[in-house]
Amino acid sequence: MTTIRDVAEYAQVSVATVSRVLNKKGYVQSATKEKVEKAINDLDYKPNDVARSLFKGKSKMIALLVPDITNPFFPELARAVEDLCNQNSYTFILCNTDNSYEKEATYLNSLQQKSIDGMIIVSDTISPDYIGKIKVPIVLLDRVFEKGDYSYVKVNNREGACNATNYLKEIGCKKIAHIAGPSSVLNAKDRMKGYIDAVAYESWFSNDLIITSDYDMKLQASTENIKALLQKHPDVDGIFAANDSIAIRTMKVAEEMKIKIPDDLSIIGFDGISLGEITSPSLTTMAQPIYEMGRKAASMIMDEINDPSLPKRMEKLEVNFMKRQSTRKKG
Amino acid sequence: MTTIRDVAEYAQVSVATVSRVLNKKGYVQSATKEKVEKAINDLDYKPNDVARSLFKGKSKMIALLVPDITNPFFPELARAVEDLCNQNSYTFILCNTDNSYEKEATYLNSLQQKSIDGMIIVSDTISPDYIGKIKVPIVLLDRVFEKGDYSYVKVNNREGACNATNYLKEIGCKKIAHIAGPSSVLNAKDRMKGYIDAVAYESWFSNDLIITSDYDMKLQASTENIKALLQKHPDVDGIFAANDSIAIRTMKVAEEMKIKIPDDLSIIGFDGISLGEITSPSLTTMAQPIYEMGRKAASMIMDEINDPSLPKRMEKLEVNFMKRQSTRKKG
DNA sequence: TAGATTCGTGTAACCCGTTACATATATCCT
DNA sequence: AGGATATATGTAACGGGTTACACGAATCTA
Repeated sequence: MTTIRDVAEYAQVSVATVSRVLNKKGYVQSATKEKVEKAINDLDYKPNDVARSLFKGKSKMIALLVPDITNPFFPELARAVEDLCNQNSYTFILCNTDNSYEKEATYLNSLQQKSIDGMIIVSDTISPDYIGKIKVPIVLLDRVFEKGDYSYVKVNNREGACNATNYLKEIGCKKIAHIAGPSSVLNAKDRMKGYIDAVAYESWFSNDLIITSDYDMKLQASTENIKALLQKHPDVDGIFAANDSIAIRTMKVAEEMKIKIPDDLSIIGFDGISLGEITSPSLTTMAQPIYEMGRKAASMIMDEINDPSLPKRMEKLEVNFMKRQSTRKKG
Repeated sequence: MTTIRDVAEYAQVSVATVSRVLNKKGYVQSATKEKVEKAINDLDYKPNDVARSLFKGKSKMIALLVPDITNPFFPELARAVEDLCNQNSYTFILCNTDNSYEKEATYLNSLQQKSIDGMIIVSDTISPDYIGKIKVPIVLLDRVFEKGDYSYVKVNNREGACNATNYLKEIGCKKIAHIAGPSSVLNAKDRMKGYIDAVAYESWFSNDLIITSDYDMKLQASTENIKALLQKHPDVDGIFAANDSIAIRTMKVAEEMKIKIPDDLSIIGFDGISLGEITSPSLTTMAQPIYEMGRKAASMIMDEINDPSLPKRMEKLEVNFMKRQSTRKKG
């Protein structure tokens, strides 16, 4: 490995001068500059970022912690963050936490030991206290705590859920069920509230129109619950699913039960993952601006890195209704 | 930040002794060890990995370069690599190259400047010459060059494709088309060869039963080609698609054309992405052991990092036939 | 018991950029 | 002309672990 000292020697100048040329900082005579640039070229010198990081205490690295990248919501988010990292010369680190407290704690420690510059965290398990101890800039994404002073990016889950449910009412659904996400997931609660906002005063509403499912598409455990719901309430003609994965699984179950979508049953999801476009029928959904959320979080982190005294920012983005084939107006 | 010198002072020993305790290396009296451990605890000392990396020239970081994490093939791969990184205390870096030569070159440079320990690369654009210049251990994944001495992990694309096509013949398909991947993608060529292996001597075979499409599911450009194929050859009753994304898109097109799957047309894909399970009908496919491929690549990289003198390893894994609903036996 | 080993610990150089500070010359201002 | 300022470059300390080497004490060997 060629070092800055090799370059200095080759160019017959001091290391300080080479450093000045490299960083375009301080005074360097143009003739000297050329000598140094020639040396850099001749020796194919690339500065060692680790040494740089050690001195600066910054690593030009940003980490994204998600529960599981194979969950179809996260690749687009990761892509957004990575794009911004790449554009701003940051290196992008990805961590799968499986919503495990231990894994999160391990990651948080090892990332700090690597002088990570900032972290974007999607987590239901992490506690505000724990986050408070971390000196590195943090932006919470999608799932946030109620209290505490943290930067975050999220969407208006409750209103979005309410609107989604109202849409089913508008197209003439007479009995609307809700398949909620796990109670441990923060945004799932808000979405359930939004559903209740929309149906609480309907004469047909009863609590057993709400069942709970897992957010993960692969787990087939809750398929039975969905089936039971549809059997118990054969007159349900609209379902608001807490996310697209659940909605897609529900479509599968309905199909097996010979329930026609959207003719017999309208289904609306939440998230706007690209999967929803390729199912048959394609999925009507309340889409989160996933890429934009990732972009914004990354951009906020970088702002905070550049100026740690910046006040925390809370960004609430709007969901977008996407009409597709899994819902249809009655009559 | 507490440093090793703070710990040394607090424990009344030298930094060397603290380092020995930390790394469990060299002689330390048990009483001294306890003193040091107490100091580490009292001061909540965490060693600085950057300083460590600088001295060692190793960073305990591994990078995965993929074209695009939002392509559904890659999240599972990334997850596998990340899992192994996590288990072995490596930090996982993810890079989206978009198959752009410039982006790849930029990543390769900046990763080396960060003393990355190893890279796993999925790329069609990268050249063997370029790779040859890199001193860091590299494992190529899924797409590999014909010549040169590189470690890689791939599947038997050609045989798998041939078997997939033969399966269509076995269930009674009388005319089988192939929707190939872009010619720039290395594995797409092999899969096309496999298809040809299976059909070259069939009386019905003609070159215009092969069309080319994009691997990416989102691009709708090639939808027209698929439609044209099905219109031109209404007697095609079997399609082998070069990957699952194409197969799923083909199912969509067929559905729009009122062609029933699998009754009128059997479709088989390649890859085994989890998406294929949730479509209606679900997709019969030649599944690659995606997680296993990622695992193996990660494990090979770590072996090479631990012993750079190790010979290159070429791993060819087997694809697995997954019978689902998009194919059906005739008659 | 002398000499060789093993054990235990410390000093200081090293990894490689960055930059504060020192020094020196050139340019500017009154 | 003489002090202030801008320009140009070098020296050496620094960031925080790691480890080669040195030294002393304890244990072993013959």
